[in-house]
Amino acid sequence: MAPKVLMVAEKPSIALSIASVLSGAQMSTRRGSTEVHEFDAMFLGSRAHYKVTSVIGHVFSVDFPAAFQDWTTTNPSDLFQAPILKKETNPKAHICRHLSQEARGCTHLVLWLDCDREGENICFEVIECTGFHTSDGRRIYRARFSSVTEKDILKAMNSLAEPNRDEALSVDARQEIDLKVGVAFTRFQTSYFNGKYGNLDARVISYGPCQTPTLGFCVDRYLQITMFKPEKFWMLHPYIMYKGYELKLEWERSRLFDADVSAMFRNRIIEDGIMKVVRVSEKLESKARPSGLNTVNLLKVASSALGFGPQLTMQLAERLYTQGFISYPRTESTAYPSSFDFKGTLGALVHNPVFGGYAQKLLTESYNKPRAGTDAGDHPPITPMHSASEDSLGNDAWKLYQYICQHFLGTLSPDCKYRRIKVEFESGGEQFQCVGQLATVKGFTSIMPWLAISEKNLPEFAVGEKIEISKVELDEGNTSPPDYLSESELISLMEKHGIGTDASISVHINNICERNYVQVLLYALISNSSCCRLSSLLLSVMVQAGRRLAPTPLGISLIRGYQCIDSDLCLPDIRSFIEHQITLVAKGQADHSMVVQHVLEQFRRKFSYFVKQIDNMDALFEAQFSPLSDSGRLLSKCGKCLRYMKYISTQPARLYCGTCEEVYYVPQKGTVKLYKELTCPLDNFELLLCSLPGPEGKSFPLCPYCFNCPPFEGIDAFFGAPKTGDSTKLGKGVGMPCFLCPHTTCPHSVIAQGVCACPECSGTLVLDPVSAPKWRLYCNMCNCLVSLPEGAHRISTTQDKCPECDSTIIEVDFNKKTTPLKDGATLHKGCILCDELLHSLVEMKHGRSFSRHGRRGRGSGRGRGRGRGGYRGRGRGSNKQDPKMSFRDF
DNA sequence: GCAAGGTC
Repeated sequence: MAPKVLMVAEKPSIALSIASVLSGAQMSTRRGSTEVHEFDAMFLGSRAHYKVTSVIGHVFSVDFPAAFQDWTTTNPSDLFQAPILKKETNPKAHICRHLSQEARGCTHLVLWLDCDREGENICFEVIECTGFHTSDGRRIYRARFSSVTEKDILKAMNSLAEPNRDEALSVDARQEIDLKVGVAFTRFQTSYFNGKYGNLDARVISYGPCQTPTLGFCVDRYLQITMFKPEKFWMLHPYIMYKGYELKLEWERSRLFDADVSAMFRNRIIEDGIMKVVRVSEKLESKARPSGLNTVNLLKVASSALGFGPQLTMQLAERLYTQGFISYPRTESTAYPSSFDFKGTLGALVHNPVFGGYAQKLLTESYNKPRAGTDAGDHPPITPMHSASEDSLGNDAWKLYQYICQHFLGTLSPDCKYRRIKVEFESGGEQFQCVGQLATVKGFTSIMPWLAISEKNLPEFAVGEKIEISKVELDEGNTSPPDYLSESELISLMEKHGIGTDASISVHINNICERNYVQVLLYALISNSSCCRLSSLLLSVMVQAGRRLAPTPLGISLIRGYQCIDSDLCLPDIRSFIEHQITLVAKGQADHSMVVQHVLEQFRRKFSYFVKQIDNMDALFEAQFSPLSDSGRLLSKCGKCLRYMKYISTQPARLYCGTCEEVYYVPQKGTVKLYKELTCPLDNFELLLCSLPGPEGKSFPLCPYCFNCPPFEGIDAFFGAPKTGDSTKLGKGVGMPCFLCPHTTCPHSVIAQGVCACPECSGTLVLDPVSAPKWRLYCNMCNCLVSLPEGAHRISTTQDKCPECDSTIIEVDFNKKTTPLKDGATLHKGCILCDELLHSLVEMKHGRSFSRHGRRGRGSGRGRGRGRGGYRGRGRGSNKQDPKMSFRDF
């Protein structure tokens, strides 16, 4: 039987390329979770049937088991020893099922994942999904390729190897370390500070070995600025008039910090009165054309010249890529493969209305190969693939595309050549100079005009000439602090220190912005280039805004806090330390679990020390933020002390009881207000009415205490919880509103307010108590919405049930003028499913159908009463005093 | 509500 070969790539585009090459473009393609390309060709000397498909990045990601997901009952320090599990990154994509199905009947598996550690790790994810075992006679091969070209693909096919388990394990190690360290610190500091201050305005106060050093760079610069002490300085500038030019000469000493000494030199020059030409030199200089464009450089230019943040830039680039206008935008490489088809790429641009002429000129007058760059073995530099116009792309995407084209054309253009003339003078024993520049070959700067050299003409001087000084200026200045860190500088720092990757740098920067640790300041930039012969469109690219990152009080307090307690925590070395440790695993020099244990133990000690020393960070917060007791407005009464609690509206929204010193989180979306001063029969807390945003937002009552500490077990879907039915995932702000409460006599519970089963899911349709006059039912689990007769004075549930379908009988008090009842009667009782009148008046707003078919009971009896109590609050544990440890000790 | 890494 002919062998069947399954090949798996990291993304659909690579699967397509591989299949095209190996089949000679003679393949059939069918849809699946990802596309599958099939064809027959030779494999290891015999005729074989091929299936080529792909994953979409990692198939799995790590997380904690359900038992460790509850913030209130899990001590963060226990996370270091907690088990972890791998779950599908995107369950909806069904990648695992897809691979398993495609692998059925296959005798050989060839892994075409990207050739880096992450790719090696994904190899083993794929192996797991396919169920291939080396023991069952089926063979597993690893294809190693450095680019997705025909030559490299064929070369890889002829030298199939084995996947590298050590490299894959090093990624497993990083995942576990990042997860445990990040989540432990994040949960601890979030709970600590949000439980103490009311105006942090931060839903989560996160920590991570990439994001925190990223923030650290921004705060470092901020601290430099605040510590800066300006100094006065003086600069001597003599002027001469010569052959019609007025020239301002530069002093060799540049500037002096002493007023008297500067004045003395000034007097000497004035006394001399003559400038003597001592040397005239001319040099031919050159400014090199760029090498290929990689992601980091694209992000930097986009931020400093286009005013686009990294997040936006990557979104735009992704779109340009999927539409076929540019090549793959996530790459470290600045070198093109030797086989790259520059002619073809230029050819693709010749009809472009903006660049066509320039591209044509390069084609006809010959082009230079791009300057050598670095080949990271991933993807070629970012290159235009297709011509596009502004109309077809939209403004922002066009600006980015335009830059990518300009850069590409620049790489193929000649270097810029210019003459640099330096004239040196002497007067009063002091040296001066002036410099002129003249371009001889503009080269790439004619397509990238913002990089052009500034030209300056000088008259011809002869050595020994003496020229009268027309005036002498002594300019006074102040040294000035640096500006806030520009995003472009930050990207350079991250790259230099190995913080993040080409694909994740933008995510880390976006994180520290979204979490309110830094604020983006937009600076207008004016291009100083006026020598552009091309359309003004090109020039306008560079006249946008630059972005700088100013840390917020929260960001500053965090970093200064780490610096007080353990500066390792916010230094970039923390990433290199982890990288160094896992590299030992990747190289097979250390055992995976030993390394993980060792690194986690160090971080556990650091964590423990941090917890003990948190007062030092807290002192900074105290100086900056208001305690909960001073925040918010009085809203509702606490059931324990019967005093009013304060509602704090900044994120995360919560109630604070100053007497009990307790915090109760409320739903984070929508608004809350007091609900008719009604109280919960279980705990005496006053009920709140929460209204979700939007015209069709639900309104529902909730008890603050029950919402945070649900009193009944077995509630199968907490409000706001993921729909995966993971009922133990019960973080703060994810709890039990009254519409999920199975209390049998409380008038607000699902027992009293529930009407019938939801036709869409396993939930219950509940009467919205404040929806008049547009009365409606909504599902307590999904977004199903049913409108009831409009304009009724009152609609309420009764204690009666429909004998036919077990739904709750409702009572409607119609408006006198619009009542559909005979003889102007207004009161009507019935089942909304079985009563013909009522059923004809209800309407399904969201959901497919609404009828008696397929309905169930209203789900009573769910949940069982349980006493209050149990574990509350975060245990601090009884850790021994652990010394702070430095990585450098290991 | 948490990390960082793939990719869409």
